[in-house]
Amino acid sequence: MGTRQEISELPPDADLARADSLAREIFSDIANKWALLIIEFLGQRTMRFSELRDAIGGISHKMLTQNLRTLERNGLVERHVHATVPPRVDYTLTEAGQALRGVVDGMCGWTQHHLGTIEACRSRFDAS
Amino acid sequence: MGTRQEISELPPDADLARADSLAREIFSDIANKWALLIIEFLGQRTMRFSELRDAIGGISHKMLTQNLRTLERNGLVERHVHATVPPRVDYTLTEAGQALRGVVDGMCGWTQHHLGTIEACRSRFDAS
DNA sequence: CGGCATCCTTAACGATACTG
DNA sequence: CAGTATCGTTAAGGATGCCG
Repeated sequence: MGTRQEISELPPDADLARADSLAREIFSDIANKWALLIIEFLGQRTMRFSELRDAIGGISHKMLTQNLRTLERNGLVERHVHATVPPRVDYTLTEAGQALRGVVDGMCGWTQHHLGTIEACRSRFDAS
Repeated sequence: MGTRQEISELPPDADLARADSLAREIFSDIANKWALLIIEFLGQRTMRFSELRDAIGGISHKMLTQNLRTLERNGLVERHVHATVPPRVDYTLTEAGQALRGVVDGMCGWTQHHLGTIEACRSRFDAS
């Protein structure tokens, strides 16, 4: 038989593969424009749906709900519904969301810091 | 006249708006699954096209070239063509790319660290 | 081997309208 | 106000083939 079964305490290949595909799945969920912008803006403070929509700008109603659901499913965002009329829904980052926020801040900072360089690179690239 | 012209040293609204839309554009270029995975794998070492393709896994020929061109245009990746036969093309992260790599590492680390929590959140969410 | 172009399929997205 | 559903459009993405 294969040598791998000898150390039964370690997860078998099947489990490693599953964890890997899960990691990829999660990575795909968060590594997209809208999800990261939501994280970034919600990181500043709790916001209701329409506030967030206006803060981000350029995101459609549908995209916002859709991405918020995905983030909620992954435990990055908490949804609080107030039983008022008109209804009010607040969104907050969870602890995990806040942790990710640090990373997203880094991305935004990187973008700001390299704006000029990138613009120059683009001009050079587009010229040729 | 408007009050804004009085302080001519500061960039006018038009310039701020342009810088903002440029930042958004760049953010969209890098805030996507494939671009970030390329950054992550190229961060480990210089690779040729096919190596990178195999390392990432699940990315099509077309997506890889397309994203590499975008990254090259933004000055994150350098493309080195060797005049050999068969041809060989190496890709390397630039300084700016390496800087971004730190951020992407953070994202990958975050994903690994929260794998369990997220899986639990998903089960709970999907149950309801 | 790597790049580009083409076609085709699918999924993302926006707009609209209706419900609680 | 926020959410869901539907429809139509557009763009992303995969497969193939040909060129350097």
